[in-house]
Amino acid sequence: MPRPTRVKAKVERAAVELFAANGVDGVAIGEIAARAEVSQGALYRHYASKEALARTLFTSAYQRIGAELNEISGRQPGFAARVSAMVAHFCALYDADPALFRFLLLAQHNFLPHLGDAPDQPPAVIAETIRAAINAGEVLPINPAAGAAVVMGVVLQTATFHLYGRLAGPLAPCAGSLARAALAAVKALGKE
Amino acid sequence: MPRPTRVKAKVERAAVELFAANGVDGVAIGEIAARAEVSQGALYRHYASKEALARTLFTSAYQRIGAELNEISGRQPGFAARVSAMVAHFCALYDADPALFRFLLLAQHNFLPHLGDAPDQPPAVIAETIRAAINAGEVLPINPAAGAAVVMGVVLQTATFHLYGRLAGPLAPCAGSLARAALAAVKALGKE
Amino acid sequence: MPRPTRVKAKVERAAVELFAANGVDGVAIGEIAARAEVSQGALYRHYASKEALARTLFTSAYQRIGAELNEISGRQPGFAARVSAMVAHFCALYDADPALFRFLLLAQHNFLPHLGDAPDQPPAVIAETIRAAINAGEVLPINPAAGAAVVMGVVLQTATFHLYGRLAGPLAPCAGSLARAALAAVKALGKE
Amino acid sequence: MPRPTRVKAKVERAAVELFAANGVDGVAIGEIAARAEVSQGALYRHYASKEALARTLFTSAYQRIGAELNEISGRQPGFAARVSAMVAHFCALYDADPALFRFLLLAQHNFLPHLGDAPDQPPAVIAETIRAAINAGEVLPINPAAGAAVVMGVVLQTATFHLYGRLAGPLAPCAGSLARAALAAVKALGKE
DNA sequence: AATGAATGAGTGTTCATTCAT
DNA sequence: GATGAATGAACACTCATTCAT
Repeated sequence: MPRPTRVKAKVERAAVELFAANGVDGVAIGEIAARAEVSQGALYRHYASKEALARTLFTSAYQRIGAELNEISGRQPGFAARVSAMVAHFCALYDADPALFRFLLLAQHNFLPHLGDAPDQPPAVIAETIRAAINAGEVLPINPAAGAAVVMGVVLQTATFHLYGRLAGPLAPCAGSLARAALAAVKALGKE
Repeated sequence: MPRPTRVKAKVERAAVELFAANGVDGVAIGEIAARAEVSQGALYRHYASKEALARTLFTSAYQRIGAELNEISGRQPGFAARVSAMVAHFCALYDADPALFRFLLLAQHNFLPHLGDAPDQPPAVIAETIRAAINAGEVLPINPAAGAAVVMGVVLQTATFHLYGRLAGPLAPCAGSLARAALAAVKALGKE
Repeated sequence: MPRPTRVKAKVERAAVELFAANGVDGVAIGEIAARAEVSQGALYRHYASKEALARTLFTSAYQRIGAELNEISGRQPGFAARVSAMVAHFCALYDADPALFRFLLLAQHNFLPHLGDAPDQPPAVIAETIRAAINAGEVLPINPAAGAAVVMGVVLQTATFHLYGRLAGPLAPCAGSLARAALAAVKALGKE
Repeated sequence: MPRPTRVKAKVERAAVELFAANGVDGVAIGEIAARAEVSQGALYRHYASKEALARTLFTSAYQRIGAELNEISGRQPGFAARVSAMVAHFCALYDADPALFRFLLLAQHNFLPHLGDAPDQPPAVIAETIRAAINAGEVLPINPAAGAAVVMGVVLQTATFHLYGRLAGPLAPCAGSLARAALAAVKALGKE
């Protein structure tokens, strides 16, 4: 079935770009169909509703990133290397597809409230990495979720500044400093 | 003008709460009017459109916070104290009005792209604080905007985790650790 | 409030005529609005949905007719007079507003299944009249509902034949024969 | 042609049941195809459109019943026997296939207006029986169509009451009383 | 100045029908 | 002949905005 695949892929690409540019509510289903060169009706063969399309896009990207982080983190020897690799991955993702990144940042407020907790979500993966580091004595005891928040905050807010023009150039070259910043922030959280 | 003020205040409160809960596009003007106990028509005497209402709410809160940060930062002697005070202020704002905070976090993607740069915006205020610290030799030379990003990231992502259930309890007690984390992150940015 | 009344009245007239001519599903909300010289949106101030409009039209006419039959029947001295008066009323209703009659005949299949039993519905009113006649010894003991069915059948099927061209001319002149037929049918039901 | 026949039979059965339950407009072609275990496309090989399917179902059942009534009526010696046999046939049809009966009752309003007059339609068959009885002096002179209306009304409204819960149990046992009622009604029509 | 009914353009969604495979 | 994905027109319904009262 070569067609359906192309349809889904084209729709998803069009939807991510338009959602990123205008927000989920700012995009009409007809615009997505037009950009994907597909009829409106065809879209409903693959997604039950516009909301389901957006949710699927969000959730699958969110969990795919979580899985990638998990795999990347697992490949590294110690906490510093793990954080560095994960931060670098975020930077690479942003550079490769800023539209998807912006979509994830804005759509999180629609979908995170209704998304149950799962171990393959980025925050959980990072928190788990921190938990392991605490157990290994590499990090002082802290709430792993709080640690995950500062790691993600360092990189996501940097991406946000980039999106809205406060920073320029690709993110990958900054991956090293961001990793150091994230690492230092996590370690500082537990002091005193 | 005692009346209009009360009307505006009630409308703004209602709008912030509803926007925070449902997103700007998820709220009908009639719902705001109903919650504010005002007629729909009256609302248009104060705001030209729903979008203007949302933008006004966002922009005024955004710039008010910037001004507060500026004042707070200016009162503190050194860089560490300044960052601590600003982080503590963010925490206090979140605890005092999580709805407003959530509104700002989600509406930034609507309004930041069309908001010019101004020195009274939080990123600019924090960047300016960092610039001063660099000049004073308290921080290694870095891009001040990048430093502002990690400071804001530490606190805003923590607030986001709180909003979506990954962290619990008020933020104020965490202000100290968050400040240390933010400070450490900024200092680490410039290493190497 | 002179306006809303006019709006509702105009909408109801337009809806009955269009529904009678094309069936409920054969009429677009815009056609009703256009014929009523009202905007589509205004229609939704008075009826929650197209289905609610149709149901309201059906139910209110159905129960109004039931109430009229009840009043008319109560005014007559004996069973024969009561049936005659009710049959004559049906004929008068048909002649006065064939569109409403056709609407009721076709829409009954949509709404009767979901309409609870109530004493002010035509079948119940006629059945009650028959029950009283049985108690008074004017009619042999039969199931009152079965009696109501033949009375209504005589007149409604005659109306149906009229609607679809098998009978012509006003129904009122036939009221006498129809009443005799209905009466004879009810009495024959109980024989043997 | 063993296959097409089976396909048509399955489609017709599915369509009658769904149309009876939800009305013609309340059923999607895909639902019929699914229930008949046939593809949507295959359906269009046998019927030009959904409307053509519904019309075919209606018209063929309507005329088949007319033909059956004609045959049944012709076999009986006098008017009373003929009416009794026809009424009994209606009752048997209802008991055998209430879904088809309901479909005919509701779909008549769609299709009778566009169905030309033909001698094999139930009203024409019954009217012809009445005309013969008038000629034989068994019934006073009346409009045969008016007589057919009361005969059909007695039985169809009884079936309608049954469909919507006002009467219970099979109709066949009532065939005798219904026939007496129909006969009495026809005779009474001509009195005075 | 306030009200809230009216407007009407815009939206998501459905579904009868077609047609490439 | 059969399939079911694709089409696209049509629809019910919403809602920001206006304006007569």
